[in-house]
Amino acid sequence: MPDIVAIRDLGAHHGQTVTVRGWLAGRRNGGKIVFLTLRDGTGICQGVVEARQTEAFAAADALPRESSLVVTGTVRPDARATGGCELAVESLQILHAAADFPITPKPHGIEFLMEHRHLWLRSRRPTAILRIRHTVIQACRRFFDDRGFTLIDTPILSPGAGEDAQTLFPVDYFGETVFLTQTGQLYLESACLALGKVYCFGPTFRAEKSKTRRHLTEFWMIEPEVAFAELDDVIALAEGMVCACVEAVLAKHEADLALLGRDPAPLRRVQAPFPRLTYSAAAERLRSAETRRQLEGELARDRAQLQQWVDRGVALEQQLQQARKVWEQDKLQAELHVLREDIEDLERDVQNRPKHMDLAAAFEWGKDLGGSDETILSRQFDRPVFVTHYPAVAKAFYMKRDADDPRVVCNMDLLAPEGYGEIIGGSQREDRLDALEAAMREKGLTPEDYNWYLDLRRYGSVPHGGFGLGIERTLTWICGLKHVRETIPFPRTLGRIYP
RNA sequence: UCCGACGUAGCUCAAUGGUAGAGCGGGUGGCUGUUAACCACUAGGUUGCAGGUUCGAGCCCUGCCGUCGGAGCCA
Repeated sequence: MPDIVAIRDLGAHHGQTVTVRGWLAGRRNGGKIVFLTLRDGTGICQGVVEARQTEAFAAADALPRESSLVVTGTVRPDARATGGCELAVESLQILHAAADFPITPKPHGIEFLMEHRHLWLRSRRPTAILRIRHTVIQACRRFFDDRGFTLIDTPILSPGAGEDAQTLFPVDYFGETVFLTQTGQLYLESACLALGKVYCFGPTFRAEKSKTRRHLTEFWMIEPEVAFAELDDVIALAEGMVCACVEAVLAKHEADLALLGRDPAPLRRVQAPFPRLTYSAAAERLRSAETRRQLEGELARDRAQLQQWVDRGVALEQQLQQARKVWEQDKLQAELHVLREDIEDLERDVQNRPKHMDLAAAFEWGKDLGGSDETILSRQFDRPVFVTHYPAVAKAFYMKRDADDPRVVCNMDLLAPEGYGEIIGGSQREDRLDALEAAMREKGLTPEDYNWYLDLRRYGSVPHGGFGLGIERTLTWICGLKHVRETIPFPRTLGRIYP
């Protein structure tokens, strides 16, 4: 019995007879030769079955795509095969002959793909993204593990809090209404006073009725919490973690990023220290004439780009009419499809821009930064940027008031570059009992409802803080995607819970 | 919640208010170096649903359903 070899490792077995187990990703028939595209989860390779291998040839000849199979053959180098080597098949065992596989090599619409997400996962693009997802999660966890953090699993069911019940999913808990968690933070704070440095990683749920490319109703968040830490410590931690993630992806996923069409150059610039500015400085910046000039310049450039794309579209349509070969038409049609989408996006963007410019120019101190404001700011830097010290009125009750300026809190948001926006939100926590109770009352909350949380300020309170990083938004940025839904195996969005 | 676009064969899309079509996928046959293979033949439709206008509706109007996107809000 020949060795079972992963496709990824085939290159190390030249001249040997090996067995590959996997699925049929594609097939091309000649009269007396069949080319099989095999995938096994580690890679893709080409199998060649010649007619003189009578039994194998008969099995391969009309095998439907996505059938599962075991093939044995000789590995040989061949420049014509993707990956540089191929398997000369000697025997082929069909484990299961598939029925018509719904996802074909031709382009599909997003609705169809989402409806078949359980099968779409087998395609190259989803597997590339999911592999990168694994690396990002692993890099985060390794980062914390290497620094003496303890993983704490916080509860998913949380008692009915007064805050923002509208954006939470209610669950019937033996007759009582409870909610799916929105953050592990309050529980994590307790654990941090027990173990010093802790983190949690789990799903969180938001019932916001948002149908945009940045929203999921179920997403994953990694949240560290550190005792004896102040805002600067929290910022340094976030900076280190983001750098570690990006570094790990660059080191392991050159091919995956290329498959996704992600330019790695902007990722290589992700080096500490990240620029920092205070909320007040950000507000100044948004209102400044310099920003206005810059935005007008960008707008003019984008309008020119838009015109260029429209022209390109016209040229493509002409080429399409002249194209004879099916594959030429396919290629042109695919390019045209992408181009039309890009044009639509940019058109909308260009249309919204004057409004966003006015919003920025009229930005009032005290408001939270809007999505468009974040985009404007993040585009002014070539790496992630921290915005700190937001007005207390715009932020959560648990954030610590700044000693020098009681109007603001010791918090930070990290904005990803290239217009991707917020991926991290964090703060130093209010560690004084009276200040915390006062902040709750200001927000219309009842301190008695948070009695156990307030205990943390009654028994050995210390300065502490932490943050939460949204895994899917971070991945959207790192992978250079347009939509967050591709970064999670089975996305839950407004209006979709299948499959 | 509001605004917009879309809904035609399994899929991706065509079709001045006038006989519903192509490519892919499926089936059959052919081809020993294919790379989203190619060539020939073939099956496949209550045009999302319900009304309305019209001699005539896939196309126009109204309502509903569904999908996608945007705004607000958010990680």
